[in-house]
Amino acid sequence: MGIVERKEKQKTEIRKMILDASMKLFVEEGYDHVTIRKIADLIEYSPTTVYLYFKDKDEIFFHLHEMGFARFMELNQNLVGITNPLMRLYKMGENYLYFGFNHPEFYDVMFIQRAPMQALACMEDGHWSLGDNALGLLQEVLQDCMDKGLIKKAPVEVVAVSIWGMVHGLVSLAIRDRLTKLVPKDDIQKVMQQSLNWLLNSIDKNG
Amino acid sequence: MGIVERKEKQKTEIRKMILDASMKLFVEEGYDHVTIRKIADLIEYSPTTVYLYFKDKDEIFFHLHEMGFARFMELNQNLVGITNPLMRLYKMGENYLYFGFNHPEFYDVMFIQRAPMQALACMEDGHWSLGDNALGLLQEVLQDCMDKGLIKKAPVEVVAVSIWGMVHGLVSLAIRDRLTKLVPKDDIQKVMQQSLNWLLNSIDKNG
DNA sequence: TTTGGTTACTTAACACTGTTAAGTATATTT
DNA sequence: AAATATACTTAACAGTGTTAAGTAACCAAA
Repeated sequence: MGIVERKEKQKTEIRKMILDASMKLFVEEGYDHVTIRKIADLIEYSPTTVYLYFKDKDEIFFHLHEMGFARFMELNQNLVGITNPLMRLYKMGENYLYFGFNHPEFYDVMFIQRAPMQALACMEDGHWSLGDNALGLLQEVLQDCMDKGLIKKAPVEVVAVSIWGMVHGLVSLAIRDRLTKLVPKDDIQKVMQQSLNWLLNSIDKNG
Repeated sequence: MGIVERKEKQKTEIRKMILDASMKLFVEEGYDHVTIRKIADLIEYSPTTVYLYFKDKDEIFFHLHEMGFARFMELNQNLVGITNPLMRLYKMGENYLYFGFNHPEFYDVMFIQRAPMQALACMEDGHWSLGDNALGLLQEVLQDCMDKGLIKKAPVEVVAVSIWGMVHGLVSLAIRDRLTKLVPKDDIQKVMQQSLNWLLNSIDKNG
């Protein structure tokens, strides 16, 4: 079945071309400028061809959302070697704030835009594994902190959601321009850092 | 100048009609369904007439955003009489979570959508007084808590942004469907409440 | 009272958007 | 060689925000 294989390969190649083009538009021009027609122009096919490879635009955004998570995971490589769970927790928070503030478009599609979640809802296994795994990592490190008596004991799910809530809140307020009027733009990253410090200090047993 | 006055009055009347129509569409059909043509249909004028009263669509969303703040202020009437600053702080958080979760469309335009802020940026006094005042109230109550030795001392701006960040983070994760896969929908409000409890307990001196 | 100009509004269009029905070649199979 | 399946395109639908140009109605001065 060499012919069938070659055809399959071609199909995934065009799929890749579409995603690459979407990505290019996304990082260079932003979310709003990713349009089916522009994607089609870039890959030199007609707009309708895109629909032969993806159900709709939301499905493309779902893949951009996945690529965002991949980038975030890359950044988190700097966690290896940090064995102290409290240090690790701190670095995780720092990474999150850094990523969100410096890659606002990716952050947007990962945690704010509705499109990727709508695509997910239309899928067979509608499970948000990426977000789920990320939260799982946070819960692990928190459990570790509690086990070693570094932070006050509390239900991990609650603490995890609270901390995630805070860092997400800070990033999303920042990138949707709700802080720029209150905090000079150059200070925002500093303020977010201070917030993280304050929170982790508040729960530190030896704080 | 009776004529001029009457004309002015008519002008503000049509402005009000436009905003009322926008509001109706907004609450009944949601953000995406507020279109210039639908507004025009409702007030029985042509679409272009809308542009004689508002610069663009963003400016209309800015007013919807303002109306959202007005509703939120109404809800906060239940704060009068709560003199204990820690109780007050708790109730403020509870109100915020309640409002966000039960009026997701308003919350969206107040704290997530870019449109109102873009309109604000194009205005003479580009100051976000509504958000500013709201944060001011939070800072006041926090200062009060610190003065009375109810919570650990820390820079109020930092603590205020942190708490706002957390409640905003929880609400926006919830209404943009990032929690629905992790937490059963009926439990989300409970989890948010628990997060708030956890945070305020963590900073409570007598906790 | 007639002319001229302002004001309020509309028509028609531009340049887009996501999406789909129907048509056309090309390639594969019978 | 004829029939079928594959891959792609053309043309269109139904919408979007926005603007240039045109039209009636009203108001003030000649």
